[in-house]
Amino acid sequence: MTQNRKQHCLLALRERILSTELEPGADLDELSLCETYGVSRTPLREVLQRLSGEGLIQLEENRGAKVASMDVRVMRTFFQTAPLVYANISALAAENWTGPQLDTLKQTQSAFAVAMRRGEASEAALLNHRFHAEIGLMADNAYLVPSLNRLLIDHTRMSQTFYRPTSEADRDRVRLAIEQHDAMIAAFERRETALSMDLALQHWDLSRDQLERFVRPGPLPLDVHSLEARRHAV
Amino acid sequence: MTQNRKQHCLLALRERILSTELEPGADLDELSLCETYGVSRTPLREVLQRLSGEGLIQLEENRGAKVASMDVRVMRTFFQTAPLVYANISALAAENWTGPQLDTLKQTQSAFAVAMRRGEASEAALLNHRFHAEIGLMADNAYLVPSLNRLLIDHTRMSQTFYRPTSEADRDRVRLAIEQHDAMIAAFERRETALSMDLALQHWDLSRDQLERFVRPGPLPLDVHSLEARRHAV
DNA sequence: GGTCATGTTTTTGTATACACAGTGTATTTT
DNA sequence: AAAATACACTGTGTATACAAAAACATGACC
Repeated sequence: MTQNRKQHCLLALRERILSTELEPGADLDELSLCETYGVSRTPLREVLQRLSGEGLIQLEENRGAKVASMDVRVMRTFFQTAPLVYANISALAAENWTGPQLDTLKQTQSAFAVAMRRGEASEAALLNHRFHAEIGLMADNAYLVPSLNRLLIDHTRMSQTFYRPTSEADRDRVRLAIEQHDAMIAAFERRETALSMDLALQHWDLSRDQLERFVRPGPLPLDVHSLEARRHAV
Repeated sequence: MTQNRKQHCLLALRERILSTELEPGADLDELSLCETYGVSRTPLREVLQRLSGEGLIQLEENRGAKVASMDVRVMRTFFQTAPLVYANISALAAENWTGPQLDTLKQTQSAFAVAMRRGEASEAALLNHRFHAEIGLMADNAYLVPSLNRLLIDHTRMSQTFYRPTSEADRDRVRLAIEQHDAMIAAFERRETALSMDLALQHWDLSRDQLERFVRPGPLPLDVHSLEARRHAV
């Protein structure tokens, strides 16, 4: 039980960071976190060390911890790197998955679909994260998986809005994402390496369009008509 | 100074693991490490957490730490993954290096060449490690660099014998490795992305031949002649 | 009014004591 | 003699007290 508190603290902080409830760059105070999770500073600090190792937070000497930032400079490298890693991980997953892993993946996928139908946005985002992290486990490549996990951290944080679709077009995109997940599972099941790779890239394309809208949001809704109206008003 | 002891402990353990002075799979005892480095258990455990995050050691609940193992199953993925990551990191380094980084790289390279000439094998191995880690920094890609670092850990541990050449052919290979480093520096300097990628792959080819000899050592020196001799003796 | 110095408060880093889990061994019981 | 249980020992996990560093506020001086 005493061990569970530390574990719970780790999992909870991970979720809070991934859901951007704890925003990028936010300062983390050791004492208040200790109170929140009912652990003393020693185990809490070990949790922070671990989160730092995963790239979720940044530790600075004598200056405490803060949630890993997401500056624009790094985002460039995100878009540059993601397709390479996603495609290769997907291919490796098709080659190396084991039975239990595929079952787990299917479960995660249906939980994800359910959360999406119910409009539970942050739950859906976390389950999508888990879906792709599980593909990482299936890939079974100790060298490449750390990169995947780094990418997923920022991917999940950026795509928070994706799972809160407002327009019908947005809803279509979410439906497509779910279909793509199903297609990937089917490709894995048949060990179709090349197809798995291709599907990963398609999935990425969909995601990228959405993410770029997040990074570089569209213009304010001031269209030609309203501009005309303003000119006449002046 | 008190802070330095922890830092020193971290660096020392890293080196001891990379040089395989601490062999893969070796158990690490907290108390004896505390004595060795003159730190108490709290900071030592933070060091261990960090090393675990870097993939140098593995922590198990209630069962302490052991040096990350290097089983044959994982080695397969090593050879599968290394060229992909090395080539891309090299290309990114050529694109993104900054002045100070290139200077540091040149310094490391000359230190490496000196160590090699003097026959300081483990020093050379560590400097080679640093050389490639610095290329990682130049690549400036927070997502891909963790993969590079994981690869470098096992690469350095496997190539310990490489820097202790016994035959003239081995010495030639080492000389070639040093020349390849110089060529890479030159390519970076001119921002020749494609060439940098190509040189990284050439460097990998050289390394791979050497490493495969480590993983799958040649047959024992029992050739046809000695076999014949044995037959006649019986 | 702004800047620098100094004392106070807050926060982080370290040591140590204690609690708990896992392992091995010895003694008892069958 | 073999098996089982209790006990001691070793080593890990946690809490807390103390030391050190950074941040902050107050006041003096230019």
